[in-house]
Amino acid sequence: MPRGGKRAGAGRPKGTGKYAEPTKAIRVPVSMVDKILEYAHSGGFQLPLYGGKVAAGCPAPTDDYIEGMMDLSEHLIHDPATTFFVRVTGYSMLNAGIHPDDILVVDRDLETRHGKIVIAAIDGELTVKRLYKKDNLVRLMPENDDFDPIDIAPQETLHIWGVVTNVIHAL
Amino acid sequence: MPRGGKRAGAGRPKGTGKYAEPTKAIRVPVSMVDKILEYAHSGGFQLPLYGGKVAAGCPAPTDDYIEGMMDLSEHLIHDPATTFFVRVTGYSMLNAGIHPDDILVVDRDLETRHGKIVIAAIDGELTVKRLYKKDNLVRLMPENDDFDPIDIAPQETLHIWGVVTNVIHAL
DNA sequence: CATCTTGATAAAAGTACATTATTCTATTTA
DNA sequence: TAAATAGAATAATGTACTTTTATCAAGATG
Repeated sequence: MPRGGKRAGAGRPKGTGKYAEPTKAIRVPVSMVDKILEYAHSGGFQLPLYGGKVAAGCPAPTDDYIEGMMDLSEHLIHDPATTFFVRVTGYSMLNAGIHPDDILVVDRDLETRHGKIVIAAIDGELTVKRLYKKDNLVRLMPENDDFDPIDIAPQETLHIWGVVTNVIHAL
Repeated sequence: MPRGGKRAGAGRPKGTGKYAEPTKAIRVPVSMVDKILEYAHSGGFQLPLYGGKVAAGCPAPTDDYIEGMMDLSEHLIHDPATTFFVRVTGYSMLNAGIHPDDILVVDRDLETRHGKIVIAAIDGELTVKRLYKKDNLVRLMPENDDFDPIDIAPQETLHIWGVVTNVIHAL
């Protein structure tokens, strides 16, 4: 004689799977399977972001004071197609908080306006400087008194690769 | 009568798919399908990293001078399980290049040694300071002359959340 | 003889299905 | 009557199968 039977709540409950939600089969490149599973399992590299306030004496990070979850790539990269990284060499932008070996996040589709920090190709070198563009004068301004501004003559073409949006500095 | 026929090179050529390589069907959470497809399609958020040298007069980023491809999350996050972010408030670490609203990448499994920059919970606030730990003295040192060191008395317990590994500064 | 058409072949992509895992309850057992 | 057990229900999972897409070459067309 039958046991169990049709009734509300019978069967394996929803959300008891690995991801606690329905899944879908998708096709991805073989070489990325492991990375993607890790990506999916860690919720898209979303990590907690904490603000200033926590309970007095709170010994370790807890969910209670999370400001939100954040994915670095998502936060820093507006458009992957127009973004690239540059490794800093030299000390010419030290006063702007840009140190040697820092990684710069650069977007080549942002408007290269006066006052923006830009990546320019000059004499076979990539250089990071603040762009000065006023009164028909174009200059690349270092932010370190040990360096001199670079004047761009009107007939010269200045090759600007993009505008720096973020500086990543290792401690 | 048959056309085409069995022969070397017949059929759809390998590598003509979206990813130019064999694929595999995997199962992922429905809510992440779009993000994962974007992730897979962009090659895992890998973007080009440029070093210092390029050809003179090179007007825009090209593959020729790429130092390598880099994924920010992969580069900055050693272990997702022990890493979190903190938004900076205040100016006490200005001389270490840490500004208000910067994002700090913090690892709570790194050893909290003398000289490291750490996140500590003091009086209900998260604070970033350089750890001084010598001769049985424990201090949290600001790097800004306008602020005073914080002495931790021997009987007090200092709640250190983790060690700062990177500073992300928006321009 | 050059071009177009059509069928054969094989990779790529999406999806349905069989399998596995988990929970619930009726029945059996002590 | 309480505990143990087996059967049924249903979600989760992985993969096999079907459908789609792309290319090649034999034959048809002009």
